Amino acid sequence: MPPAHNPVTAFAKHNHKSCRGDVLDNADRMVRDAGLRLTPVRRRVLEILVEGHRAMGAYQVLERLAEDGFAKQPPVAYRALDFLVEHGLVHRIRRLNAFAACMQPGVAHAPAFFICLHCEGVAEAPAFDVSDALKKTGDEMGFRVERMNIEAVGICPNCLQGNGK
Amino acid sequence: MPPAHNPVTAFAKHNHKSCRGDVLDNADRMVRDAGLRLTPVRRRVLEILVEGHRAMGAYQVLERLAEDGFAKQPPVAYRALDFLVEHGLVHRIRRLNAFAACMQPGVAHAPAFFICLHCEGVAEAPAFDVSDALKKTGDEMGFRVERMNIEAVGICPNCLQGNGK
DNA sequence: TATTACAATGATATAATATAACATTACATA
DNA sequence: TATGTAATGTTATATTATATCATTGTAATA
Repeated sequence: MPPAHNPVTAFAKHNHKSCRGDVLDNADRMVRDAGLRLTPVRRRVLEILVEGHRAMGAYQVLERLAEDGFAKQPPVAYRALDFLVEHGLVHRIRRLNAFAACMQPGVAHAPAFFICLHCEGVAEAPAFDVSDALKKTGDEMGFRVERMNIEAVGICPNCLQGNGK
Repeated sequence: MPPAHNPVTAFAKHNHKSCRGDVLDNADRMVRDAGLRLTPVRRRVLEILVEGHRAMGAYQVLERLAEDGFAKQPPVAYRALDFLVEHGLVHRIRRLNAFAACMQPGVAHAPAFFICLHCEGVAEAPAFDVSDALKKTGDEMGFRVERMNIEAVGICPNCLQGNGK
């Protein structure tokens, strides 16, 4: 089940300024500084996710890529997505088998995701309390945490007020 | 990629007493009290997960079911797994597309999962700090949290000491 | 006990997600 | 230019999950 096609805007307040060019600029800088390459496909995938401003499945991304003349084969999307996830520019939302552009690139990592069961919107929220607690729980058992997936499903503020969808 | 077949024991200390009969007894009781039915397939799936004592993919469970004479069609496993997950007897580990019997049934819910990248073991740990923090983060944005997936990947204590796998 | 309604299962088909593998091309640098 | 590595093209396939509809079981009630 791919995520909804309806243009859900993240319901949480977030920095809209950073949604477009800023995210891309940041990506350019960060990738360059790390000695990596933001190739055309990779950049375009990030753009697609930023423009969509929602969680998208790999095959949805692939469709968009095809419109831009890229080959329409799964590895094209998955490779770019994997690269972007690996370097923190995109988050993978396991619960939805979907991907979303990171809206606080280079700043808040280990975010939490809030997924609305009603409107299917997804909000990324900085959640240092949560990730710190999780790291600490790991520490206590001698587990070295490298990555985290912190996701909640429920009902978003809009839908609770009957404004959803 | 289904989880490893090797018999990984959860690396975290946990209550081994509750691993076998206790979990099943608890399931019987809880399901009866809730006016539900722990049918043969459902009970067998829970047993399989408890015996395996590790995260298993739906198709791995299905194989085991087939050995016991149940039909070898995906819905057979998925229905039973969905039921068990819905009622808190089994946890779904999104990161692995896998399922694991709940080892603290009826007690600690909203656990966190620690997944070792080296030995592929999975440990369920009570993590009230983490889930409370996540709920609180939700509250602050007016989001009503209904379920959570809290997962960490990294290196487990055994593998850090070179004892893994 | 017959009726009825609903829950659960059987069974077939297919959808959706993801990766393997290998050939080819681009890029950086010796 | 030669060489090694990274990235992409391409084909095929693996893995995970669901839709659908027929059938059977279960429990409450007329």
